[in-house]
Parts: sequence; structure tokens; C-alpha cells
Amino acid sequence: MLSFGCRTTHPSFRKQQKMTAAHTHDHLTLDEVAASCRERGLRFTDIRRQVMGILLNSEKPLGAYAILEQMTGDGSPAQPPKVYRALDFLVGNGFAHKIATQSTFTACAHPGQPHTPTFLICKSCDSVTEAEIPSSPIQEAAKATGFKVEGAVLEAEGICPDCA
Amino acid sequence: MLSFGCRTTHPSFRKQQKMTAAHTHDHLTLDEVAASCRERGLRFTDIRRQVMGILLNSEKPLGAYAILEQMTGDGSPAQPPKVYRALDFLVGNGFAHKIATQSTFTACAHPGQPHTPTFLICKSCDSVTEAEIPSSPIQEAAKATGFKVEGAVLEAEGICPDCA
DNA sequence: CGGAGACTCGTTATACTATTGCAAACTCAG
DNA sequence: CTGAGTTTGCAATAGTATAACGAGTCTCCG
Repeated sequence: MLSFGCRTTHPSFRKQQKMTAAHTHDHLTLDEVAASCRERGLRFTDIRRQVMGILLNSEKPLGAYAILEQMTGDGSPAQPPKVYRALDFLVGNGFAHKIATQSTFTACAHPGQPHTPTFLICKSCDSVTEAEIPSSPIQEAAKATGFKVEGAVLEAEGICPDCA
Repeated sequence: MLSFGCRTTHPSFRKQQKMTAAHTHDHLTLDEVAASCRERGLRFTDIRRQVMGILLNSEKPLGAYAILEQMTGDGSPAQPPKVYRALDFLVGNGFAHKIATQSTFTACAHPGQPHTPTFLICKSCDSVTEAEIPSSPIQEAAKATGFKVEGAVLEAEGICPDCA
């Protein structure tokens, strides 16, 4: 079951969740990220804010160079390390996720707690939904072998409800 | 629980499984792949055989260009498309897997049935073990949302039993 | 204040991963 | 043989990510 507050790029799925524009749990706001950083003693710099804003604004996950293209604000031609460093920060602190099978990045839909997101990627419409699996079965499978899991990537490709 | 016949790159783990050199289920042989191709009407060409051989021979997953480097047999400098086309064939037909988080490839450890492998990647010794999760939890999580899963990637990073 | 240490940023260059496009060669059934 | 479909050779290019290094900035603490 999807947790409440899941983030999906699929417009009509969002409608199903009966979210409102005013107070959506679809994702964070920049101010909330800023507050979280303040609490945790992290520096939410201009570049990081800019990248986070671009991710929050996007319907779909974005590649690093797609983000780069949107960073034309300051006049100087943005360089890759700028984006990758910001993404490292955002992913490392749980504000965004990397989708490994696509080499794209997306804002986190379940902020607050460290978690292992599951991404459901529609082959037909390219929408990506961040679901949450209650108790990770990977943990169990690994535990049986003595492997200590510190982080996991779960990504599924298929057909979303609206395309089916 | 790990299925019997799991393939791991970790030497001492292999020892725990009490595998023998003579008749190991650690992985396929080239002849078995060839036979499987014959059965299914697939063409197991020289290039594909060569790439499969390199994967089977390797302790660890290999990047496409690492494979390329080992393809010096025929004199002509091997081109990337050569390797990628062979890998597409091998992965597409279940003889090998791609490890998305590393952009590497490895021989399949559970041939015969289509399956969703789980890779346990040790941060310490870089070993990679292919485990198998009985009933995919992703399937269940997705089913609840109406998402139809056609393929999934499960990869966990952590510490293997021998490094712990 | 002011110095030390840690973190962040700008910049250049480069490494690594993967695909496109087209023509030639091969394979196999009819 | 012949034609359709597949595989290969080859050249170029697209896309993703990091290395290295110096300069600047923040914060803590004396």
C-alpha cells in the first residue's frame, strides 16, 4: 500500500489522492527544507536551494544536465560539479533521491525519516511514483545470509494504473 | 534466504556454500548457455560467447569497458557497440544481469527461470552476491496501487558476513 | 579580534558510460 | 537462389560523472 503523501509524477494519480494545491503532502516546500537544515545544522546554500527548487518544480525526475540547463539565473554558465555537489548534499541528507536505472533525481516524497523508497516507473507515460514498502523484505533476505544492509535501491518498471 | 546456487564474488562465502570446483552450481558454463540458446532458437555468436565467457570468468561484476579490454583476441580494436550489443542480448535473455547502481554486468546465478535478482553489494570488499527473494514484495506493494510490474531492480549496499 | 579547521565554491579538464546511424555481411526459411 | 531479418564493422557522438586544486567563507574557540 502506498503511504499517504506519496509523490507521483502522474497527474491523474495525484487527483485520485485528492490533494489540494494549498496544502499538499505531495512534497516538501523549500521553506520546509530550509527549516530542516537549520535544525540539523546543515547549510542550505543558494545552489542547493536552487537545485532543490528545480526538483520540486518538476513533474518528472530530472537528469543532472537537465537541472543544469535550468540554472541560468546567475549569468555564469553552470558547470556539472555545481549540480552534482548539490545533488550529493540533497540525496545524502534525504531531501532527494537518485533513480539509478534512469540516472535521474527527484525530490523526496517522505521526508523526515530515513527510508528506502520504491520507485514505480511507467514505461508508457514515464511517470514515476515513490511508494514505500513497510518492512523491507530485502532486510530479511539479507539477514538470513548475515549481510548487513545499510542502504537499498528498489525500482520497478511496468504500467501504471492509468495507462493499463 | 539465499537460494541454492547463488553466485557470489566473495571467495570465502563460496567456501561456506561447500561448492566444488568440478560441479559447481555457482554459475553456468558456456556450453550450457549455448545449449539453452539452441533450444530457444537464439544465436549464440562468437562475440556473445566471448562476452559471456569473460563474465563467467570474472570474480566481480565488470563494466562494459573492462569487458572491452579483454576482447583483444581478434586483433581489431573492439568498439563499444560490440560489447553493448552482446550485453543487451545476454541480459535480455537472462544469461546476465546489469547492476544499475554500479553500471556493471555479471553472469546470472539462477538461470532457467525468469527472476528478479537481488544484489548484495559489500562496501568493504566490493563483493557482490546474487540473492533471491521468494515472493517479490515490490509486486505486492505495487499491486495495491494498481501498478503492473514487469521488471524490478533490487540492490542493497552494506557489509557482507565476512567483513562484519 | 583572530587564527585554525572544516566546509563550500569556481574552474578546467578529463574520465567513464552508452547510443546513433549506416552499410556490409551473415543466416535461414521458402 | 532469393529475400527478409538479424548481426556485425565502423566512425562519430551523446550523455553521465568525477578529479584536482586553489580561493573563498563560515564557525568555533581562545
